[in-house]
Amino acid sequence: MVAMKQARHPAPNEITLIDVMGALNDPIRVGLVRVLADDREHGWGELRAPVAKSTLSHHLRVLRDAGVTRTRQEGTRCFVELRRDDLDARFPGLLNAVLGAAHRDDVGAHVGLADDSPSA
Amino acid sequence: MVAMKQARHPAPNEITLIDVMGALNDPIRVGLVRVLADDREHGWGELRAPVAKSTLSHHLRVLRDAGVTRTRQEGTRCFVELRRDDLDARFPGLLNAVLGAAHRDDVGAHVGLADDSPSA
DNA sequence: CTCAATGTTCGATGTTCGTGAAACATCGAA
DNA sequence: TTCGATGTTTCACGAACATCGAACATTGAG
Repeated sequence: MVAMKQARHPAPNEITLIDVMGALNDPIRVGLVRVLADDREHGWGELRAPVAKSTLSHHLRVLRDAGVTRTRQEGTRCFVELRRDDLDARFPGLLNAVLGAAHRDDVGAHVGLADDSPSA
Repeated sequence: MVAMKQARHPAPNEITLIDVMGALNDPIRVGLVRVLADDREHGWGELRAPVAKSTLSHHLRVLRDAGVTRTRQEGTRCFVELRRDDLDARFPGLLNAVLGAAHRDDVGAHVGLADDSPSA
């Protein structure tokens, strides 16, 4: 369902290092984080990843459960954004270090935004 | 064998972000990294972790294969140390961010050094 | 109401991972 | 050489994970 009762996001202090490391231990999820690094909210539909719909849904769920992203529903559509502030507050420097490293190695390069995306 | 022909460590530029994230995606391995964060070489024997010998050997292998640590053999004993310089050069800030986060949450607290360790 | 769009959840499948016991290899000492 | 200490490797097993297709639920439009 596009609208579960309410996806539960971990509180800032419930975010654990191991969970974050686990969430960022997959090229596709790192790619998603890179896309979200513009600190803007993006709709599912804009996201382009070389996996099935259900798999993408799964990855987005892992990121959300780990506290890396926040999900919002509007009607039948969902939007994601990076929880940069919460992550920075809890693990200073971690997100930037990962983003920098991911950029250098071009991790998750196959993940991106649709051509007609408002951010493209 | 205490002395394999020569453990192959990845070259600095062969270290990948995903491998490092994967290596640091386990409390015991994070604990080991914390112990090694004093930038000194430690013998296997000093290491205390709540796992079997073979499991510890496995974890140290994962860390080595990921390029996080370096292993050296002297006679029948092995020594490990953090590859801090290589990691910092390749992924600036990542190691420090992880160490800081691990310290805050006390990740890998059950890993330590023997009481009679020269560093204890 | 009926349809189409958008995600989620549910198997099912194959892979990777953490773990320990046991067997093995190497080195140093007696 | 025989023994003990120190690690490594192999094997087996259960758990966790990535992936996909199909069925399902919810919402918005016609």
